[in-house]
Amino acid sequence: MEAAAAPKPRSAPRTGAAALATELRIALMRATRRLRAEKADTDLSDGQLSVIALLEREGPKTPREIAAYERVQPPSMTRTLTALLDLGLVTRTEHPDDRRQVLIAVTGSGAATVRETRRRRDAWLTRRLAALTPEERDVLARATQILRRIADS
Amino acid sequence: MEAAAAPKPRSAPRTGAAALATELRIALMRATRRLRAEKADTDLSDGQLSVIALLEREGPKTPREIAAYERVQPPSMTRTLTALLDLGLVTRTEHPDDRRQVLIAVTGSGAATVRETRRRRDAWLTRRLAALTPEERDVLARATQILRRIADS
DNA sequence: TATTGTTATACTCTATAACTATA
DNA sequence: TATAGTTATAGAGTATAACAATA
Repeated sequence: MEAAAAPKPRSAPRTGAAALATELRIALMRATRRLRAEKADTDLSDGQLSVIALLEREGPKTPREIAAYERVQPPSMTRTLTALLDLGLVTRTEHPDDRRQVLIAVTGSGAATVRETRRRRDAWLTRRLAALTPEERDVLARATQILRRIADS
Repeated sequence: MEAAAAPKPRSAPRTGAAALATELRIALMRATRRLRAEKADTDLSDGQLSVIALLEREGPKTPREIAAYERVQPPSMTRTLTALLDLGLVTRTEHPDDRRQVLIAVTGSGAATVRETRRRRDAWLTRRLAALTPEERDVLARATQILRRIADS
């Protein structure tokens, strides 16, 4: 970090929750972004990876369900699923009850990619954590529990 | 579900840094996902807001410095800066020593936008943080600094 | 008529390569 | 030659609107 002098020394800075929210949000976004860069040796995008991870975790779903979970519109999911189908990472079968719908399921190859990516991300983060002091790791461990509660609220 | 078991020497499977890595990774991803869902209504993109927030925080910088900080390529930053210039949120002046370079600085309007957008955009997280104890907020504040270092490594 | 999924089309963000102007 | 910034161009991801098939 270079020594860049702030133009306006904040005399009475925002304190408490509001100030922390900004800093924490940026840190979370940035750390997650860096973590996402660690993935299996594939050309899969975040969205594609997220989809097969969801299917590997929860089983087959319809495109609309997947789109809702991923918070994108159905046409966007169509595009993502087409790419995954071409890569052989998911399959597309008729819905047994409703012929308008289709069921998307992860393949063995897709599931393997998911597991490999998890392994790499854990490995990357483990290396970083190992370089910290025990006190710092303790801070992160406690922060983990707090973040979990916040995310579930 | 367990983390992907690596065939590597993981003699101490779920202790110390490795165990924390898995839990922290999940917590980070989940919290970030939840945070993105609460994205406030602003005309500025994530990248644009991040740039003026950086300039408001650390003072004028060259496009290349900003690009490096934001981890994008210079042409991408040119586009972002052009948009911010058109919006009157930043200024563009000659570098005093090197005429190849330019200095980008946030305007009063830009700084006001940063503060206002922070307030609205962080509302969700601020409410969650306000519900924590001071000790818990302190943990998150310290975790923020650690996460920043990790993300930059 | 309503719903599921897709296609058509456009916009945003990012990237690489090439160009200019300075050093 | 090397560096800073920009322009030209392309690719990926997302969105809305319109369409086909089915309920």
